[in-house]
Amino acid sequence: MPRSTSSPSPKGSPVTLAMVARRAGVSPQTVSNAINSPDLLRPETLERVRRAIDEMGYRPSRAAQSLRTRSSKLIGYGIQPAPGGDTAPVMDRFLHALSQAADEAGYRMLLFACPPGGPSLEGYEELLGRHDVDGFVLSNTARQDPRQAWLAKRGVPFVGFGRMWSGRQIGDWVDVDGASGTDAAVEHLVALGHRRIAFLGWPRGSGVGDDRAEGWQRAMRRHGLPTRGRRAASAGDIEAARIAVKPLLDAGTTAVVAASDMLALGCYHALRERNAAPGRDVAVVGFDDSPTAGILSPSLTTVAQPLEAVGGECVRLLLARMANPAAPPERVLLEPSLVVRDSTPTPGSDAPAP
Amino acid sequence: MPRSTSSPSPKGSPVTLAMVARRAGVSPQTVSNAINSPDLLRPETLERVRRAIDEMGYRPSRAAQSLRTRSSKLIGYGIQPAPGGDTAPVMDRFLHALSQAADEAGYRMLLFACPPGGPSLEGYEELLGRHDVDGFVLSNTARQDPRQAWLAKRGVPFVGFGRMWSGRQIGDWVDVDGASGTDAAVEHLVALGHRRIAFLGWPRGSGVGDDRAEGWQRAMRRHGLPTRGRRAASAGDIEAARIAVKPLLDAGTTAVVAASDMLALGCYHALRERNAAPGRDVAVVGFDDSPTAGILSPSLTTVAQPLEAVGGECVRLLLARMANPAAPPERVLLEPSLVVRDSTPTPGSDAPAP
DNA sequence: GAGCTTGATTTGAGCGTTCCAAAGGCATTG
DNA sequence: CAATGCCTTTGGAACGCTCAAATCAAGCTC
Repeated sequence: MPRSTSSPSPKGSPVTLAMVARRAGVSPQTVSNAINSPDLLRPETLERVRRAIDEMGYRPSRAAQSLRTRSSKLIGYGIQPAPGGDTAPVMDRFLHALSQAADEAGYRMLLFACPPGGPSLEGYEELLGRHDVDGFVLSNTARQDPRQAWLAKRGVPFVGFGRMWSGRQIGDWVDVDGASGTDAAVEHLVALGHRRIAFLGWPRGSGVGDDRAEGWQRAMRRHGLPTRGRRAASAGDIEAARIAVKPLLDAGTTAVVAASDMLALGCYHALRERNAAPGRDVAVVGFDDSPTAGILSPSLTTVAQPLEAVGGECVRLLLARMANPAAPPERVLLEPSLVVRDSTPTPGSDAPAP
Repeated sequence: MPRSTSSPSPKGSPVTLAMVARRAGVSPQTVSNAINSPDLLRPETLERVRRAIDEMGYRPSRAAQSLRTRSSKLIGYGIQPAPGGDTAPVMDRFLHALSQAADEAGYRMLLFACPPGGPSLEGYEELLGRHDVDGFVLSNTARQDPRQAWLAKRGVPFVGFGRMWSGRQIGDWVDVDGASGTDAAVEHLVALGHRRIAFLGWPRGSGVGDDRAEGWQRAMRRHGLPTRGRRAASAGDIEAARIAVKPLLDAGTTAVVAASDMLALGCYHALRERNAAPGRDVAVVGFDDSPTAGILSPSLTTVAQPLEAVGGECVRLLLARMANPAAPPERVLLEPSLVVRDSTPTPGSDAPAP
C-alpha cells in the first residue's frame, strides 16, 4: 500500500500526475481536469481521483505548470533598503500583507533587491525576461519614476502603492488618502477646542506632502480658521523640523499637524527647548504611526495607514489587471485612521505622564 | 534584421534556445553549453553563440530549467507579522540583505505568509511539495520550534537566523553573539568610569536573554565588579521595564545595560520619574539599534546587529548545504557592534542636549 | 433506426530546457 | 593505412504538465 496522507513525499520521490492517473484508473488528463476543472468530471470519477491524490500526497509541479501555461503565479516586488530616516518605516507590515493576500489567491511574492539609489529597471527586466513573474507591485514610487511607463509599454501587469503625482496617470494604483488623514487630525483638534492649528510639512512639490497639506487646509477653511502664517516646511529630519517649527510656535500656535512622525518629533524637541510640554502646552499630531510613535512620551497621536488593506488591494487590482489587460485603469484610495494618543489630550483631563 | 540588444523582447515574444541556435548556426545543445559549460566550446564558436544571445536578448526560461534540473533557484522565507513590541524591529533590513545575497548567487527569495501564532509547517510543506523552493531561511526561531527537525528529517536544506537554545542542535545557523555585545557595552561603560553597572533583562529561560546577560556578567567579573543585586528581569514592554529597573536605581546604579531598546526606554521613564536624566545621571545602553534608538533624546547607545552580514551568511551557508548535503553542520556567530550615542556621555563633556 | 446533440474521457503533441549517448573531425600512433 | 585517442558538436529523449482535438457512449429528435 502506497504512502498515506500523513507522510507526504520526502524530497526526491516526486509523485506525478501520471502516477496518480494510473492509481485512479484514468488518464493523466482526467487528473489534470480534476484539479483545474472539476465540473467536467462525473462526480463519481472526481471522487476516485481525489482520493488517489490524497492518498499519494500529490502536488502539481509548479515548474511544469509554468512551462506549459506560461504563468508563474509569482508577483515580483523590488525591496529597497530603508536608508534610515524618513522612508517607509513599516515596510515589513506591508510585505506581510502583500504576501498573505497573494498566498490566498494562489500566488506568491518574489523578492528581488533594488539598488539603494533611484529604482533601476535592471531587476525588472531580468525577472521579466526569464518569465519568472506574472506582474509587479511597485512601491516607493518616485516623482520621475520610469518604471510605470516602462512596464506599461511592454504590457506587463503592475500595481503601484502610491499615486503618480506628476505627468500622465499610468496604470493601476492603490494609495492612502493623506488629505483625509490630516483633515481628520484637524477635526480632532478642533473638537478638543484648538483654533490656532499649524501645519508642518515638507517643501512644496512633493506630491505626498502637498496632499497632506491640502487636507489640513481644507479642514481649516471649513471651520473658518485662518491658515496664513500657520504653515512651515522643512527637510525630513528632526533637526530641520525643530528649527522650522519655531516661527509657528512663536505665532501662538496651540496645535501642530505634522506631515510625518519624524517632523512631529522635531516639534517635541522645539517645545522642550522652550520648556513647553508636547501635549500639555501644544498638541501635536504626526503621520504614519511608525513604531516610534507609540513609545514616545507623551505618546504621539498620529495618522495610521491601513497597510494590510493596501496590500490586499494591490493584489486584488493586480489580479484583475492580469485577468483583463484591456480594462480601464482602476485606482483605489484608502482612508487612513487617526490613532489618538497622549500628545493630543482632552483639555479637562490631566497632563500626560511625566 | 532581428531585434537588437537595446530593445529586448516585450512580453509574448519568447526567444528560445532553439532560435538562438538557428541564428548562430549551431545545435540547441551547443547554446546550452555556451551558457552552462562555456569551456566545452571552441572559443570561436563560443563567441559566435554569445553574440547571437546578445543580439536576440535571449534569457533562459526559468520554468523550463526548473523542470529539467529539478532546482528552482528559489529560497523560501516565511514572513511573520511583527506583533509590535519586542520582536525584530528591523526585519526589512534583514530581508533586503537576504534578497541581495541571494540575487548575487543567482537565487531569489520567495516569500510566504506565516500565520501570527507559532510557526506552522503548512506553508513549508506546500512550497516543498510543489518543488517550488530549493531551501529555506528560518527566522524567529522559537524555543520549541518544530521546523528544524521537520526539515532535517526530509533532507531539505535550511539555515536558521538564531541558534537553537534547547535540545539537540540541528542544522546550520547564523546568529549574533549577544554576550559579546553586552560585554562590549560593559567595557565601554567601565572605560567611562562606571563601576556600578546593572543589567536589565528578561526572565531567565529565554535563550537570547540569558546570552545577553552572560556577556554583562563575564565582563563585570573580568573587571572585578560585583553583579549581585545588579540584575533585574521584566517583561518586554516599557511599562514593566520601568517598574523592574527601580530597585537597581535605588541601589545606586550609575549605568544600566538593557537586553533590548524597549527595556532601555523603560529605564528612561524610570529615571525621568525620579527627576534624573538618562545619560547625564545614569548611563543607559540598549540592544538592537531599532530605528527609535537614534531619535530618542538623549539618543540611545545600543548594540547593533550586523543584519546585512547575517543575511549574507545565511545565504552562503544555505548554498553550501545544498552543494553538499552531507557536510557537517556549520554555525556562524557574528559580532555585533556598539553604537555610541548620547545616553552614555563621556564624564567630562557637557550633558546631552535638553 | 439514421442523424444529431450532449457529456465524459482519452489521445497526441508540445512548452524550453538539459541529460545521455553517440557521431564527426583531426591528430597521433603502431 | 587502419586503429586509437581526444576534442567538439549533435540528435534524441525526457522532465511534468495542459492545450486542442479526437474518441466514445448515451440520449434525443424526426
